[in-house]
Amino acid sequence: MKNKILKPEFFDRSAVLVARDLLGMNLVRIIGGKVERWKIVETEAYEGSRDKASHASRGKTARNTPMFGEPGTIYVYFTYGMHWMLNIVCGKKEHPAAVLIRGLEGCVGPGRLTKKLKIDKDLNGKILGVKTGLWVEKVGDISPKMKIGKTSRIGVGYAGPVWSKKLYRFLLK
DNA sequence: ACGATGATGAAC
DNA sequence: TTCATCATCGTA
Repeated sequence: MKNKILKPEFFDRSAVLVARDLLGMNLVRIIGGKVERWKIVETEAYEGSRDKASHASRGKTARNTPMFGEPGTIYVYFTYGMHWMLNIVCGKKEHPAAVLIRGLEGCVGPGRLTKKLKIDKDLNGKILGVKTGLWVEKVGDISPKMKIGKTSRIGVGYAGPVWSKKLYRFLLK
């Protein structure tokens, strides 16, 4: 079975569902004319403005504006003075939800994978696709029985007891 | 186990 | 103006 490039419509739904479904799929990046494929093994969902752990919880700002864009928009932000974080926007325009890509097979850590794939603010606000040089492919032989782990999200204690305990982090075992 | 890194936004 | 943050690496 051939690999299939995900269309923006795939992301037009709950970030929690998208985060889970992205596990096992390939993140594809064109670097210097070469195509690299990495299996996604860890994600986190940030669901809407009600989610206190999300950058969008306090409304639209200069930084988080891409979160309010069309589904399939790439949201890349810089944090801790060192690291770029890669997120894919979910849900309808003006609904600020996104999935943070935290780990790829052989490259765990959200800051590490962006460095490895040369992802930075140049991609911020663009739409996933071949033209952009970054997209996601559904893998043909993906197993419906693969084991998915769910935990609370990393580093979001500031979000309070309710939102910091949501099982919005997904791992492929 | 802790400090450096140093953009962005909120709290004061 | 000061502080904390959807981390990571180097040093102890």
